[in-house]
Amino acid sequence: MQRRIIHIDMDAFFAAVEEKKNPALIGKPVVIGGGGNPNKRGVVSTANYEARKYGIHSAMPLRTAHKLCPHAIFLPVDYESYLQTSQQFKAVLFSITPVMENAGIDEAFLDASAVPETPEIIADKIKTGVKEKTGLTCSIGIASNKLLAKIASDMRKPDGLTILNENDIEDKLWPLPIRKLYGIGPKTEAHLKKIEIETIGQLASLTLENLIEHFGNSYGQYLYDASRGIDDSPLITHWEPKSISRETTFQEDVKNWQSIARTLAELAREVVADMRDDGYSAKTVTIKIRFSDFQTLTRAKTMADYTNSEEEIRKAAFACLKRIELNKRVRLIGVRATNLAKDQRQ
DNA sequence: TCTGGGGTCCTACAGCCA
DNA sequence: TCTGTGGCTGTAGGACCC
Repeated sequence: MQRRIIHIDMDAFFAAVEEKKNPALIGKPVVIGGGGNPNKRGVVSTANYEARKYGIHSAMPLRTAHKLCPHAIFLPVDYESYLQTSQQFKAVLFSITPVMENAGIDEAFLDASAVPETPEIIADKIKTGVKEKTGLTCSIGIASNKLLAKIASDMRKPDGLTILNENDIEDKLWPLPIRKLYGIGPKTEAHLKKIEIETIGQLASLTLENLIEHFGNSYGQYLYDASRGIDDSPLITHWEPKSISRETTFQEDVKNWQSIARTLAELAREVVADMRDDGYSAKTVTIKIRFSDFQTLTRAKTMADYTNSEEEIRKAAFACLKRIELNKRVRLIGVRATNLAKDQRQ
């Protein structure tokens, strides 16, 4: 049976929440990221549409954004308030149908196959409800699967609605650049461009054998299906974490072992606090070190038993640290707990 | 000169064991 | 007893997502 999947994406979410908190920001370029200081290390989380006119976009270093638009307003990420607004927005979606997948703080999928109204009426209900509860706008994509619904929601922004049907694949999917396909990042884009594949349609012209040759079995098959708009993946309505981690980038690269050790101990403490808050123990601890030249190493240690003891996690992290030669300045350090088990509690 | 933080999934390889 | 094979687990790294 044909499914009806809806993807909802909040427009410039972090910036929109900030503008709602402080309407004086409306109409001015606003950039949210890091600690809100454009002279320090950090990247752009969200830029509002005014700031985007200057070429500022997500993941851009704050210092670069500052150069592009020195008079932009730079704000720190206020995760708590975005989370609050996110919960209001998700509650509206949940009232349409409980078959909902969270896809980050500012987006979600709904499976509305069993909802009797037309797609247009459902979309209108969502937009009106979200506007009422949060004061914000969202863009909506509707299609027969998650892959197409997500591409659709990106086609008209902000405050858009796009419905993609099976027979729109050739006209609307195939002319798009490959980068618009979920799962194609900068590396795969570069690889495909080298073999003169620039659009999703051109990607769809490659044989399965050809794609597997270039990208391996699993990813080759994925690209073959995705370029044809095929996606049978179900909505994930319940989710358990597979890892809990903390990492930090130093404001300036460090050589001093003591400050690296102090930071590692602090990160281990934070990871344990998060594990305990969420009721998990872990069996494997992995540390990550990134040097000033961006070389990144990981070292892992699996313990005999599951634990949420701060001492044991810290000891495992330090055992990993011992195995790395610190002969360059360190830019970033991180601690990750994996191999998780839910604690038995009543 | 610049490149965050918190995640997931995949691949390749090595060691162990039946 | 030796050799080969295949599954499983742990480790390391890479690509991608929001």
